[in-house]
This record gives sequence, structure tokens and C-alpha cells, in this order.
Amino acid sequence: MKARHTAGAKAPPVEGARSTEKYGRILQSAIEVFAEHGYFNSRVSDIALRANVADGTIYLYFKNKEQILMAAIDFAFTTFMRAAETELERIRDPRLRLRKLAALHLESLGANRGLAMVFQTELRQSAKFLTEFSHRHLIEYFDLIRSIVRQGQAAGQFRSEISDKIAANCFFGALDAMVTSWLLSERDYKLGNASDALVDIILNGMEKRN
Amino acid sequence: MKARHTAGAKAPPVEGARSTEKYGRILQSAIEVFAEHGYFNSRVSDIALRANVADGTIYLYFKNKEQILMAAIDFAFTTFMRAAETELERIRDPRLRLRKLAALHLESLGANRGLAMVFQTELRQSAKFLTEFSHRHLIEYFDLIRSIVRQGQAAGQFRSEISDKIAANCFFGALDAMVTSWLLSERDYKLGNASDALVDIILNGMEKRN
DNA sequence: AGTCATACTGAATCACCATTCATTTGACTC
DNA sequence: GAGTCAAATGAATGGTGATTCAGTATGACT
Repeated sequence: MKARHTAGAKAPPVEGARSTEKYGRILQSAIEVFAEHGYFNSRVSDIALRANVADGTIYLYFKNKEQILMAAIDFAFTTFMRAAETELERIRDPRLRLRKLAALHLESLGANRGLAMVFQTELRQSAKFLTEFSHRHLIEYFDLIRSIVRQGQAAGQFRSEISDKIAANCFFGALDAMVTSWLLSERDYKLGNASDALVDIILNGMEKRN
Repeated sequence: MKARHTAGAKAPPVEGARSTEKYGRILQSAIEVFAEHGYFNSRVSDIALRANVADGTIYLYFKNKEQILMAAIDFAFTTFMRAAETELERIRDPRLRLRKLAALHLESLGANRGLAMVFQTELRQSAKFLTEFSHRHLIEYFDLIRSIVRQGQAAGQFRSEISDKIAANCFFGALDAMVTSWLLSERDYKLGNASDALVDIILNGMEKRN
């Protein structure tokens, strides 16, 4: 009995039919609702309302509330990483690669305030979430940055005595703080605009004096 | 009637008697509990248990659960800022001032994992908290950093074309990311040890080429 | 036009926990 | 040793909202 539940519970949606469309709608609604009220202050029924489905329908696509958040974050992050990798492939100079990465980072979040809010706040709401996300994704991002730093060191552009780990920290931290500042500000400026000035400082910090 | 309630509700405790001691005990317990389970997953009764008081007692000192978190953060932050200001007074060179500030930042949080966890996660769990904290405190911290940057520019040590706002962002962001990384890592290293390497990169990024 | 599977619905359940407040404690006074 | 009061207690209350599931709609196939 109850084949309907098990059949529907294909959280990452079975590639069949229009269910994919509903799945996506729920995910997008969730991001908006979470962005507005925060994860814990959001009701599943709010998400359902915004997605134009019944409360129960949510549970045909997601195991529980927490999984909705996870799925939204996973999807957004994976999309970003794939896009970044594609863009970076074409660029050789490590300095330009970091510039491009920073621009992508800021533009992606700057273009979607709700998503930015979810990343800057909901993600960090508890050690559990943060740890899990970190292990699943953030490490991948850090590794990308670190590899570019090492590449620059090998090419003699960046000082070889700096630690790639710490350099990656500075780079990521600066971007991350910039996004948070932007969220908290009145946002009368485009987030992407700050990219060059920021990268100037970090790159300068890593480059060899000539 | 009920003078007891109004009398006891001196959240920032009336300077009288041993109540101050109990107030502090509750605050410290709250930090530990929040650090362990996250704000929303912590029960007020857990805090009471750890502080060795009855559930109701908490409400003689704090208006509600949210105020406990706020009070804990306010207290910790204010303590840090006063200490930082005192230490920095003695130092003139902007480069050394930034070095000192970074060391204090990392050492303060490195010495108290629970507190660090509260700052890196609980604080950011919702836009509301983050906004409120930012307006009450973070701006003050940023202003301190910015003033040092401008001082360095006026003294001709830092490049004058960089924005003090963006420089402060890089500085703070790098520190902040470093703390988060440390929390997520196995912590087999002292957080404070990373200070110099980190500041080297950021300072280098701001300094004039000679 | 009946059968069946699948997708969806939304009202009802029920565990959870912040907060309250009637009562107790204990220190101090006269 | 009765009276007073601030401080503390902890069981009871009540609101909330995630999750469930019995039932309805849809539509394909015969």
C-alpha cells in the first residue's frame, strides 16, 4: 500500500514529466521565504502557499523542512561551481582567473538577493548545517582558489612564501564580507562594482614586488 | 502586586547583591548551550539546567530567549572592543595597530570556542539578528579599522587610492573566514598563530610599493 | 463508463517548549 | 517566632507548526 508516497518521494526529482517543474517551483519559493524570514521562522505552509501547492505536496518532493534548505543550497552552489569552472577554463593568467572568480562570486549573489541572504545567514545558522555544507561544497571552492594561488606561485607571479591556504582564506573572506555588507547596506550600489577594488588589494598582497 | 517580577527584571542586573553572579552564570551557560546546539535547537530549560537554576529564574533576569542571546553577544563584544581600544592606544604605527587588532581578534575567539561558535553562526542565523547586531556593534568595529586605514594613508604608508571601506572589508573578512575555518577544522593548531601570515597579505595589499 | 494508478490536497494530529505564576524558601527585623 | 519581602522554584498552560494520511481529482487505458 501507499505506493504514492514512496513513488513521489523522489526528492531529487525523477526526470519524468512535469514534476520537475513543481519541484523547481517549490525550491525557488523556499529560497524566497527563507530569505525573508529566516529558516526557523519560515513555515512550510508559507512555502507551499508561495509555490501554489498544498502543504502536503511539499512532502512528496522533500523528506522534511531541513531537506528543502539543503536542496536549495546544493542546487545553487553546484550551478555556480559549474559555471565558474567553465569560465575559468578559458583563462590562463592566475591573476585574471582570480579576478574572474571574484566577479562571478559577487555577480551571482548580487543578482539574487534572496539567494545571497540564504547563503550569508541561513547556511550558518548552526554548526551542523555549516559543517555539512562545508564538507560537501565549501572545501571544493577553497580548493579551486588554492589551486589558482599555487599556479600563480609556480609561475612566479605570487610570492612563494605565502601559504595557499591562508591566501585562499583572505580571498574568500574578503568576498564573503563584501556580500554581507552589501546585504546589510541600503544597496544603492551594484555588488559587482566592488569586485575590482577588492581584488586589487588581495592580489597586491600576494604579488611579488617588482 | 508581583513586585518580585518587576524588581527582578533588571536584565542588565542591578548592581546589587549576588544576583550579578547568577546573571553571569546564566549568560555563560547560554553561550555554551547555544554553541553546542544552535540557538533554535537550544531549550531555555537546558540553559537553566546548566546554570543550576530553575527554568523560571531565567525570566527574572531576561525578558525572553532572544534577549539572552543578545545580552551574551553584547557583553562579549563590548568587552572585546574596550580591550582593543585600550591596547591600541599605546601603538602609533598603523601597520602595527592592524597587526595588534588582528591578533586580539583571533586570540579572543581562539581562546573560547563556544563564544566563537556563537559569533560565527548564531549571530548570523537570521537577517534580523545580523542587522541588529551590525547596527549596534559591527559598524563600530568597521569604523575602527577604517580609521586606522585612513591614518596609514595620511602617513603615506598605505596607498591613497584604495577605499578605506573596501580595505576594512578585506581585513575583517579575512579574519572572519579564518575563524570559521578554524571552527570547522580539527583545530590542531592555535588560531592566533595564523595572525601574522594573514596580516602580511592584507598589509602588503595596502602598502605602497617602495 | 468502469478500473486503476498517480498526483495532489488540506484538515487533523501531536510533540514540543517558551513562558507564566501560585507557591516555597530563607534572610532579616522587631 | 511571627511578619515581611525579595528571590527562586518548577509544574502547568497554551500556542505553534511540522508532518501525516484519508480522501479527491486527473487522466490513461480497456
